[in-house]
Amino acid sequence: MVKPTRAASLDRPAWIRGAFAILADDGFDGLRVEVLARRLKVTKGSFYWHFKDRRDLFEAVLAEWKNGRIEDIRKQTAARPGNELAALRHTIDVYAAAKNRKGIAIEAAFRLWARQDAATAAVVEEVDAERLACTRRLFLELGLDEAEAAARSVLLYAYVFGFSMMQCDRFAMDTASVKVWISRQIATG
Amino acid sequence: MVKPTRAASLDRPAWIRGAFAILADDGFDGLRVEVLARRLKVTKGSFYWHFKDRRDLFEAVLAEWKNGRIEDIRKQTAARPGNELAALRHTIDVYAAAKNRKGIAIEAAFRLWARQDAATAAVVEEVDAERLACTRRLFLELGLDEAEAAARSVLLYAYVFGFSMMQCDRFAMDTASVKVWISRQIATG
DNA sequence: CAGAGTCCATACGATACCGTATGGAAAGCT
DNA sequence: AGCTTTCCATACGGTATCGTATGGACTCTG
Repeated sequence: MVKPTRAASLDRPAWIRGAFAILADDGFDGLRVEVLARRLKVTKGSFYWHFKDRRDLFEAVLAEWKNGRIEDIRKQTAARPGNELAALRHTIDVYAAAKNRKGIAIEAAFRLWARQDAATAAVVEEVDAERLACTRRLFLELGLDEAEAAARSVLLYAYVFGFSMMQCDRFAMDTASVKVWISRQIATG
Repeated sequence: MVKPTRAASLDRPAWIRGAFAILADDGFDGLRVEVLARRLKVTKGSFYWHFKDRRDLFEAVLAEWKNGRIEDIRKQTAARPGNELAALRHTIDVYAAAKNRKGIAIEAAFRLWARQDAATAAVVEEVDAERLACTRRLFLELGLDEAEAAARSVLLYAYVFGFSMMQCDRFAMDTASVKVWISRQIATG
């Protein structure tokens, strides 16, 4: 077995990172082997050395996304006992932030792709279930009963997801105070 | 000027209807001139008679979507004085229903496309603004102040949008009662 | 019926992409 | 040094799609 030590060589993670960049900009439609190769300043001869085919890249990207999203929601919802309410509001703030435009596009792209691909649909379901479970746990630890904890976690997730997909620049309102009002409506002290 | 009266001929509306069907199934990626022509049992020679190019079809589809969505939200939120609360809950029920899977895919497809096309982004903004304005009006007529009416309308829209994008089959919960709880949380009597 | 207008089929060149085959340069191993 | 492995470039055949050019069938009109 030989250890690859060459410095400038592209490995699978590098290709996957490039794939995410394209995914965010152009969606799955733009995620093409030759386009990605051009972006990485190599030819597709390199791609087919690291990946069996385009599908192989898709599956790697999907797995990476799944792990990243699950890790992220667990980190964001981590709370020491007694800090559950603050953790909930922190989670709402982070996920409803307008800053992660790229993440939003990727979310939408995966969900559209999931309509045509069962494996992708399964991963999306898994990520959604984990996100709901994480926030529901916080609500339960706040003392809410099962039904209300489930309902609030669904509302929280649907809100942050839906808000990020909205284009409400034209809607006259004080966005900051609206966000605060909603956050308190979902996570009540 | 000659009136076209031929029965079996395809007109622009027929092409646009076909385009929506493909859009719902395969997204913008699948909306190809030749694919659409095959679906309509003609060749693309017909397409290029009715449309200048693919972009022309896109713009027609976009305009049709805009008009349809604005008409729909106005119809769903219509309420005689005194019935505003019922109208709000009706709106939530309708838009959070799982039945319109096709509509959801089209919504997501337009929003992804809007990231790359300014004209599409403008239309999406317009539709979102109209939807928010319709529900805000109902909240205002219920007697809420401007700030709360704006906040509740944003929460309402984000919720129904986000919920429709979620894949929460794996999340153990009583979906029906969760929906009822959320509906009452957003539209309080 | 003759001409004009409508709607569509066919054929074409051009582009973009997929996946494979093959060769070559650079580095490690013996 | 000679051999092997790693990583990538180049070239190729095949497919899908775009937009255009052209002709033909059909319908309406005068």
